[in-house]
Amino acid sequence: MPETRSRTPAGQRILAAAEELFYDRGITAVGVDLIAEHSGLTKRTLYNQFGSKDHLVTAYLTERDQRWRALVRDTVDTCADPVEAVTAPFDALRTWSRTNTRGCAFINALAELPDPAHPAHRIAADQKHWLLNLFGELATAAGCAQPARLATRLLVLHEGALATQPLALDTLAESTGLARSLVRASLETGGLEGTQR
Amino acid sequence: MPETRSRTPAGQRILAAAEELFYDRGITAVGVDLIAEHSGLTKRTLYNQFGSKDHLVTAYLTERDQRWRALVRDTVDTCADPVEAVTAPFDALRTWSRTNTRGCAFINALAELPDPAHPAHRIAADQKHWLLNLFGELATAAGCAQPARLATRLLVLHEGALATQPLALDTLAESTGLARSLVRASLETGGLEGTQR
DNA sequence: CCAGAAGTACACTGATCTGTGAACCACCAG
DNA sequence: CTGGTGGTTCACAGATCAGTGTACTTCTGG
Repeated sequence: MPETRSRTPAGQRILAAAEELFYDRGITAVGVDLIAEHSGLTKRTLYNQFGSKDHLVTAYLTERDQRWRALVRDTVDTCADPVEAVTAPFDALRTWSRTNTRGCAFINALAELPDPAHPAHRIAADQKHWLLNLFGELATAAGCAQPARLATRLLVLHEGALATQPLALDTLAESTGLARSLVRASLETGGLEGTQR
Repeated sequence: MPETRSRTPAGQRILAAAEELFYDRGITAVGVDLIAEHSGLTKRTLYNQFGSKDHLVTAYLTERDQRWRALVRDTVDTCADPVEAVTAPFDALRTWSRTNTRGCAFINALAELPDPAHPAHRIAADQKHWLLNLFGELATAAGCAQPARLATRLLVLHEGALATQPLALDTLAESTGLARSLVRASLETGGLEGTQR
């Protein structure tokens, strides 16, 4: 399989062009000829490297997922305070949003690729579960009450801010503030209103 | 313009088929021939009624928006208690989700139609602003503190539950619970942790 | 020097896509 | 009876799509 081989320089350039075009214009709307043209390489090289458009789409999502996870990990790691670390993914999202203004690439990909058997569905589900687990681990490490429930709520806030991003409502600041409030509340003794029911 | 004329029975059937196919399989992935075939009408009639695929897409989103708003309005109106009414849109979302499992049709449409000049962008933005304003009005009517801020937070929770729906994480129950907690907290005296900062 | 890998140039297939033209039919109101 | 509206049938144009075949070049490691 071509996608398991280490990427050649030409393959990397094609993948970079594909990432930009797929994210900005949508997967179905972007043809392989356009990707080849934007990358400065030929369509033949694209097919020699990736085998098919579907494989290129999968590589695009995989690469993007790795870049995003690295950013989140880095942002979390720079937090000395374990309480601040719980909401660090929201800070990472702020950084990420400066250069990615078309919402979540994975939600967008699922919108265009309805077939549940497509690898994109597994990649997207894995990513969200990864973030959910990360929230859970961070909440546990910070000593939050009911870390699993808190993690789910933080995930909803995160995805909500991401989903409403293309609408220019500036929901990120509000959801980050609410996330911090939830973490703070979960550290206080007894079941507050955020934890009951 | 054909889209302003009152719809003929054939036009309604075509629009119904388009709604189902566009939502389930994506807009770009569905061709006009497929819509004609599923509706039992001809492609010629489709073009006589709607003029172009773009107009049909716009009609699809408009119709869907109206159906959804009617459901939300009805759900809100059946609430005797003004406090319960604030989170009624979350109950409407639960009903809606039973037959619409592919996330938000408008977010999905924006993913496929990157051109900001496309009417879909206006329709989607209008819908989210409508919900935001509705949350604000309901919060004010219920006597919540800082209704505008609460409305934004409720919108984020709503969209977060909707965005994560295709991932089968059952985030709707959790976000609904959190929404109720926020409303409850905003009714108690003094600035709680959910309102400060 | 040579073999193989990577990339180019370019023509091409077959399928699918949106959209049109034109003749035709059925029905209903005036 | 007649004209118009709504719908059908079917062929077709023109563009674009994913993907292939083949011969050529260029570079590098042994």
